[in-house]
Amino acid sequence: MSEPTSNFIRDIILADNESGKHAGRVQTRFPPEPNGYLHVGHAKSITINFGLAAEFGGMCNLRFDDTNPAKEELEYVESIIEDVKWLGGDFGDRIYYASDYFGQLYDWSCQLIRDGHAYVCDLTPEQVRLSRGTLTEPGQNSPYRDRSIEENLDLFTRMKAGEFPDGSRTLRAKIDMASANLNFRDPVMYRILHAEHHRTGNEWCIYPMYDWAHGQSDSIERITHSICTLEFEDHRPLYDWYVQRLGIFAPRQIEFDRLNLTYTMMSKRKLLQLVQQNLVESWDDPRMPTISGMRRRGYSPQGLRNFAQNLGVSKTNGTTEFEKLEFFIREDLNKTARRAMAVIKPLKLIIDNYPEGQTEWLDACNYPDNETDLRKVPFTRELWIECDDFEETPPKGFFRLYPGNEVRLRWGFFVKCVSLDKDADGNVTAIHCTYDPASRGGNSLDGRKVKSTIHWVSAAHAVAAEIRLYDKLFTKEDPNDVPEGQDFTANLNPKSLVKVQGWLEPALAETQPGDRYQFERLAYFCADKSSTKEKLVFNRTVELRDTWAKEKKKS
RNA sequence: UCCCCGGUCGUCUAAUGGUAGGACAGCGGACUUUGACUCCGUCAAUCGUGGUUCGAAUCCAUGCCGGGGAGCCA
Repeated sequence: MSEPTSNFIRDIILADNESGKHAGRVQTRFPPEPNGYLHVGHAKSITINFGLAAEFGGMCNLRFDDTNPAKEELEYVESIIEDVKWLGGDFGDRIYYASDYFGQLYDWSCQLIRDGHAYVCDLTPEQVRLSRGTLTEPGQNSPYRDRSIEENLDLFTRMKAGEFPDGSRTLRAKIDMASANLNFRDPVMYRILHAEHHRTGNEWCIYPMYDWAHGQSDSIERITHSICTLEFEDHRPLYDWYVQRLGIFAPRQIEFDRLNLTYTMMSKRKLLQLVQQNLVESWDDPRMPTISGMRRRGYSPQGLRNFAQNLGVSKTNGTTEFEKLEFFIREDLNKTARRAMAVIKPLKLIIDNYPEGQTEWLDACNYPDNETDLRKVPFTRELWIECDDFEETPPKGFFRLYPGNEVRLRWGFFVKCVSLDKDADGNVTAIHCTYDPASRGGNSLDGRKVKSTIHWVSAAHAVAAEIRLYDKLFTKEDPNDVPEGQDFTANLNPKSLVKVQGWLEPALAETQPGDRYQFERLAYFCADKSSTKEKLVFNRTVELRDTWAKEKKKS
């Protein structure tokens, strides 16, 4: 497992503990908006927030940033809770919602109005945009900026009471329309939205904006370190401004770089588009970069955590190679997944000198380097082997099966290829071998060696299964790199899912959804949630490293 | 054009004024009843220019490059 590497956020906490700022208390939070499923980028945030809390003996809350009823749904809340739990985030019973604080937020708004720091503005959205100025020019004060406190209080009360239509008025903070930081140009605190909220129902028709809700929520929960992504850097001064005007507990916002992965798209809006346009099956389609998709595909929580841990934390905008994710998934699965044999591109192998009708049950190890945990595999005269393990005319360096060559059948016998059956077009339809009965279990009596061991399944005992071979969802490192006028869907990989029928050793018939295996010499697989005893379905999680395939590619 | 942030091996990341290190990827080898795993070796970086200093990836200045910012989204 990888050591957590030093990073600037840990340094800040260390320094705070040193100075006694919070008496050594560390409280973080993971604050998703329930407007989509969590993705691997969130896994990084979860690892940082829960990890730091755990490391310093603190706690991390799960808090839903549910301030926009138009986009948020209960389904997302439920999936997020499940995903955070699955990843190992320990939030105990600390599930909070920004909507829990709507009442407090409202009271604090009145306080800011009374202190002359906020006002009700009657400008339309369009007028607000026009008067905000530009990146280089200052904005203009709203004509409603200098209303009396009494009028503001009255109007705001009536906004809350539902007297005004959507978009007709806002509550804005009175700061500085000329600020170079656009967030200071009298930001909107409340907008009128006659929409049903998934938790508060129709209790509210005014909803707080992110900037007004987030820092205050942090403060209420006495968050010491409020860790978010880089795009909120410009918001920090506003975050601090609200907390200071209110005179409440002041958390510190710290920004880090969000995760970018090659061949992956992390925008929730675009992931939603994939789902809605049926370009993938669902949010948990195994090709999706969502936590639920990765879970369904067979990624393990530990593997994901190790990956996130190894990522490090910084403020550099970069893109991590997808191969790194795959490395940590393989690394964990190698330690935890049971081994089994399966053939996904079958080729018939007939052992001419093996008695017809005979079956031997051979011992096979379930895990490498463990000779006590065994299962039985049936061996018969006719087997399925992998197509790629045979070549009629072997390329240089090929030491699997070819005419005249002897290989080992894993856990079985040595077999030597003696002849081939071909169809009218000259395609090989079956391979004939002879076997050495003395090599039972996989070792010759006379000490002769073979260069290759291949996997196999007894044809008479083989269990059929649907095998879903997944590849990258996008063909380009940057899925958003498209010609003018096209969108990222142009880069969708048409071969991201290939379904084939495979043959499994009979022990696999009992597989339950979610079970992970390494089908030896092929890849890691995970039984899909739809898999049943009647119809087994396996998802390819991640392929094994294949130096032979790489070698072949070179020539 | 204005504000904020950032630039270290191909990629990600350490070094907090004192030997530029690790991981992934690549390459080579050893081992192997998985061409897997493991192990060993190897390639490879401080954006440019000035300055401060005995000494600079680190501090200062400046230039260049990249990211973010003008939602009643988060």
